[in-house]
Amino acid sequence: MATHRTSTPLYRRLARQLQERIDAGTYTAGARLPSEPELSAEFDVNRLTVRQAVAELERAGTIEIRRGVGTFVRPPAVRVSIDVDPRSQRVDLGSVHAALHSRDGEEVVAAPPVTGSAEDLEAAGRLGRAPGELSRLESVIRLGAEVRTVSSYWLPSALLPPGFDRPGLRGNLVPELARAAGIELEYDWRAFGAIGADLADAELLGLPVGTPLLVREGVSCTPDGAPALYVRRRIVGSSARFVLHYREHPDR
Amino acid sequence: MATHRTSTPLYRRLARQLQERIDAGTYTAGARLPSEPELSAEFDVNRLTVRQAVAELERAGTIEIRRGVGTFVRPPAVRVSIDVDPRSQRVDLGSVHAALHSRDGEEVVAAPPVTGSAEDLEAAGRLGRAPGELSRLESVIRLGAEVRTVSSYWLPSALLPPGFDRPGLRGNLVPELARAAGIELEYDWRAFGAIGADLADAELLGLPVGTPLLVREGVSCTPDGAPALYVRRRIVGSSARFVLHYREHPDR
DNA sequence: CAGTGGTCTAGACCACGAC
DNA sequence: TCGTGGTCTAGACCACTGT
Repeated sequence: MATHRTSTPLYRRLARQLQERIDAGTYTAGARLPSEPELSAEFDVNRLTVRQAVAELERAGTIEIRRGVGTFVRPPAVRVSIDVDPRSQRVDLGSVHAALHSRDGEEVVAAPPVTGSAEDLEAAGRLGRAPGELSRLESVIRLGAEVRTVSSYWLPSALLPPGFDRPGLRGNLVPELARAAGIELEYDWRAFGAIGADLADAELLGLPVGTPLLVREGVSCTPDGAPALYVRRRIVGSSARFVLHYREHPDR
Repeated sequence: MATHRTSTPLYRRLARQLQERIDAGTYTAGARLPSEPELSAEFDVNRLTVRQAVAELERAGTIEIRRGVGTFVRPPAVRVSIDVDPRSQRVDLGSVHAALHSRDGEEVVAAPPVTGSAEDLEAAGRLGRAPGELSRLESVIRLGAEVRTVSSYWLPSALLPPGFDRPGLRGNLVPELARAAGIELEYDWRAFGAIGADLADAELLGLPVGTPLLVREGVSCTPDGAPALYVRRRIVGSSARFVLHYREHPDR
């Protein structure tokens, strides 16, 4: 197997073979794959080549690698479904939180200064403000013990109640912030996208760089239409999805 | 630099240093990074270690590697924004297509048999049918010359008009299918998630395995509420996002 | 053609988890 | 302590791109 007449790289053909075994049930969900030295011997390839194949399957989401233990076939992902009523115009104070929060809720981890970074400029543009008028908060939301969501908030500094920029603060950030600031918030718009975890998010989430994240971002405004908050959440893709129901009596 | 007293691996520290240079503007958007041998010499590490660092930054989306040419700092992603009216209950025949389609539109690439695979079973469950009653279509949507969306459709075989399972068929699949079948389709529900490209999708998209994809899936039904179509689209995360507007007069 | 990134090997040592 | 995956090196050759 060490030679290759085709142009498909060895590690990819190995990955395909392993994927076929998983699809065929040779390795069932939850089962341990042969160790790297074993695969290396079986297919007569270098261990590094095995690792390339295995790394691809992990990025594809079909296996999970546990250091010091082994690599295992991933069972189908169980995602938390968060319902969004597409006709409601009001912020549902807690729909996201109810589904994603652990008992400890959201935790502020930092309040970095708003400089002129690309992120800051984009946020400023969304809010129709100058970067200098804004404050920024970073928070994490845990599911059980693990961080599953990282959020960034930008808002006019005048609307940031004292103490909310203190790292370690816990609670349901948006509703508590609105209450403390004495304002009402409603959705202006929300958008969904997907990106890979960058170095900073990967560290916060304890996951590999490039892990697929669902991005949900948007602007909330006060009832008179003034933009008051830009939020950008990155949610681990394998742990949640957002569902919009369009019929009065959902079938399932 | 070759020794490390900290537990942070060498390649990750290298990745951070490169990221810092990009953030600081030492390497500006579009600029070429030093070649792998050059970085290897500058930091006095093996070329494979350089490659690990560079691969991480590519997965993080901050650089782009072009074989035979060099590695370049990615300019900020330009995503197509697809507007979704959250109050409309009707399928907007073409909103997605208008934004994502090239002149050639969507192209059927396969009509694989519906076996008992995990995907098939999930689709059958969503439609409230047995897998044996269903047909399946696979299609791609190009943006320019490149595939940017892969879609899978499941529908009762009785609703599949003759000829629609012919690979190479081009057009606006869903509306043309509805017309040919003589039915009206409206949204039942839609969901957003994020996953990494698996081996098959990566090949169709011509992108690395694990590339973040935005998943938009859902069931459409006939006006009487009977589920008629389950669709699951995988859209390259860097090329599109879905926007929901909640106010009558969007600010931007 | 020269230079770039892509693949593959052989071998070494380390960090982690379970026993 | 052992077996697992994680990191790092040195060196070789290949495939692609632009000139």
